[in-house]
Amino acid sequence: MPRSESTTASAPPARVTIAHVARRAGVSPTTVSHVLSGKRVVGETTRRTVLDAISELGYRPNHVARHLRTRQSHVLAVLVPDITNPFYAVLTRGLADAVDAAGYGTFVCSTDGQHDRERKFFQDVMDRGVDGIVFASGELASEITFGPGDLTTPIVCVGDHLDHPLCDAVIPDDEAGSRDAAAFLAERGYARIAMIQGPPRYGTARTAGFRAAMQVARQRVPPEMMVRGDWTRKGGYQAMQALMTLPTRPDAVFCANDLMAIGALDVAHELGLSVPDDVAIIGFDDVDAATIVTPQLTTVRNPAYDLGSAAGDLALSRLSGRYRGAGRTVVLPCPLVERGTA
Amino acid sequence: MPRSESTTASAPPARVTIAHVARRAGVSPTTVSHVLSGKRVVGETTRRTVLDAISELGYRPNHVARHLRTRQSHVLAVLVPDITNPFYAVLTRGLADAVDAAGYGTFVCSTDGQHDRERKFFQDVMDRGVDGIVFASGELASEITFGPGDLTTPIVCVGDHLDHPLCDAVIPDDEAGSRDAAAFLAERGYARIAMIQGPPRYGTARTAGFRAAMQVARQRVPPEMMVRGDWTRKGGYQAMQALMTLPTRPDAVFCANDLMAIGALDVAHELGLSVPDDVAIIGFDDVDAATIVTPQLTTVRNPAYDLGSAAGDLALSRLSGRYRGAGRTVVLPCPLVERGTA
DNA sequence: TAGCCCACCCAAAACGATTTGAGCCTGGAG
DNA sequence: CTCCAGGCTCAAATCGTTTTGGGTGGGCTA
Repeated sequence: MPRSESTTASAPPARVTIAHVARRAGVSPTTVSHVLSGKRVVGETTRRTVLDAISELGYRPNHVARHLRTRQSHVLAVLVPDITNPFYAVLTRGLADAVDAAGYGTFVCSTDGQHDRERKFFQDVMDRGVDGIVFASGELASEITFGPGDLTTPIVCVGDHLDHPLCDAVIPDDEAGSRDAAAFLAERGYARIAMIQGPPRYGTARTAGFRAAMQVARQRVPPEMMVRGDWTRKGGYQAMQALMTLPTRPDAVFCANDLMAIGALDVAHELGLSVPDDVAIIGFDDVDAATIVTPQLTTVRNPAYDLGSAAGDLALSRLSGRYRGAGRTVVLPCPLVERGTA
Repeated sequence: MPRSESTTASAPPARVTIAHVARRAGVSPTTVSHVLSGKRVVGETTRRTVLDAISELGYRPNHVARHLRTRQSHVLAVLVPDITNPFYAVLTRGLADAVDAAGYGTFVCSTDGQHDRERKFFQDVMDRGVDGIVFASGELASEITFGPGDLTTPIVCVGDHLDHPLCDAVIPDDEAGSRDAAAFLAERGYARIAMIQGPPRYGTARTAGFRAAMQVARQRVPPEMMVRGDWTRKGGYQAMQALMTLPTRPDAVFCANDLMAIGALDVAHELGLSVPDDVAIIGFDDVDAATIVTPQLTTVRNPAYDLGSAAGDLALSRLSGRYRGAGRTVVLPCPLVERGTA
């Protein structure tokens, strides 16, 4: 005889299992399982009895046991460089909101962008049996992180493709966003438009978009109008200083991210320049700080929330079996949000 | 005979289990388990053999099965109002860093501060079998959220106590932080110090700290110098306007949070007042935006990272069995960080 | 009355580990 | 030579579900 024949005395408050419910309802565990899952039809009266027993006993299904049997944890892992970075926090929230309704939870890992941590966490969440992984960490660290090709867990890469079947991707359309921003400046009549880029090899799509727009507008961009920063406010400050000491100053500056744009804004203020009359500034990302500065920063929105949300949908479509096939790529628009600096 | 007698052909890449390892090493699963856990000593030579088999087969233990048996998931849940809020993101990171080394991962839930979501997520993570819960959501929602007292999972409340055995708490010393800030202003010679408080019934400790310092400094604070905002920048703006239209203006303002302080700063700028010479401003929280505004905001740090980290330590001490006893409360200091506005 | 089909329900085998009582050797002591 | 202790190892039960292949009884048709 199995166990707990002493339903009489008060043992340590043992977890109430499906077997208890079955005993109470006078049916077999099988039947209880079936009324719970609805996978097989159960007579209405027994169904009632079972349901009653469940609520009387306060039964709660054990996810772990279920997981062991079904191999479904209903957990998605999300690997980001740093949850402390608002962009990734928002992305994570978008993901969580998207999959919550389907009963999925999210397991968050901050990798600090280090390959070894990426690998460690990747292994870890695999071992933990997550149903899918959203990989938003590392520019191209992907192939290093994953082992050989025997991958059976759906993976969604954010911000970067990854050549792997089963691996979907969602990426923001940096190029179009930048193009729109630059075109916007040109249309407004600015004639000497400069750009503060990111470090070499980074953010190339944003630069490409900028160049494309300039070409369409038939504006030549002299090399000295293309300077670089290191993504930081200070880097933007220095780059802007370089621009403003040029013999012919630019009358508009497109910055590859908001932090650098804020640095540029600092310079404008110091020089007593009026923004956007003397010089216009547009950033990229639409971080919180963009609305803190004065005037509020005109910028291009990096759709963090939507990226996370889309990643969630992609993962869900595979997990539900709704989609099975080659890796998809969805690209999301980066809309220009007009505020006070352009 | 159990299964997989066809180790010959290439089946779907079945998970390699402890049984495979055992077969390969010519021992029983028991022995493999023992070399893995070290709970019982095994002969050196067999140990070697087993270890070899493990690495040859690329065996990885199944956490789920282990969890089912041992009832330990090595996962901590953290319930926050919104992971998008940098304060909670940082707190979460502190927690994750603290427990990572011990092999614990973190499962994040954004409750939006709504009781029903709190309850839902609370149930959810309990059902998922997390080993502990860090509850950083809701000012006093606690007792509503948890069911009756039969709680066996360690809980750590952040920012609020909760009368429950097994329930630890970690709280920031708002009162001392506010006291220090106000005392700092008084020492600097400011003589008409005002305060922008939060809404009624909120942030009372910060108000108390302010009053205590004023008392020590023997400064009377007339009622019109104590105004209220709603935690937002706009609320701070309006409150500051009210203060500045007083017959005798304050020469220093302590704000119950940074956002309101930034709103106050806006007013000062509009009025052409020099900060901190004409009017000093101190905020509370030390959010990122505090270093964005000019001059940079002098404020009191709300130690988000440390709160999370401490919560992790508290949970760990119980999970490891190192501590078993009544609920503890650790209070963390909120240091004044001097910058440009005071 | 015999034969069938349905509608329901159950037994038992997984899932992949941990845990414990017991068995098998091998030496050394008596 | 017998016995016992100790060191290793194993079999079997357990954790709480899900999943199938069967049963069982009643109603309907011929």
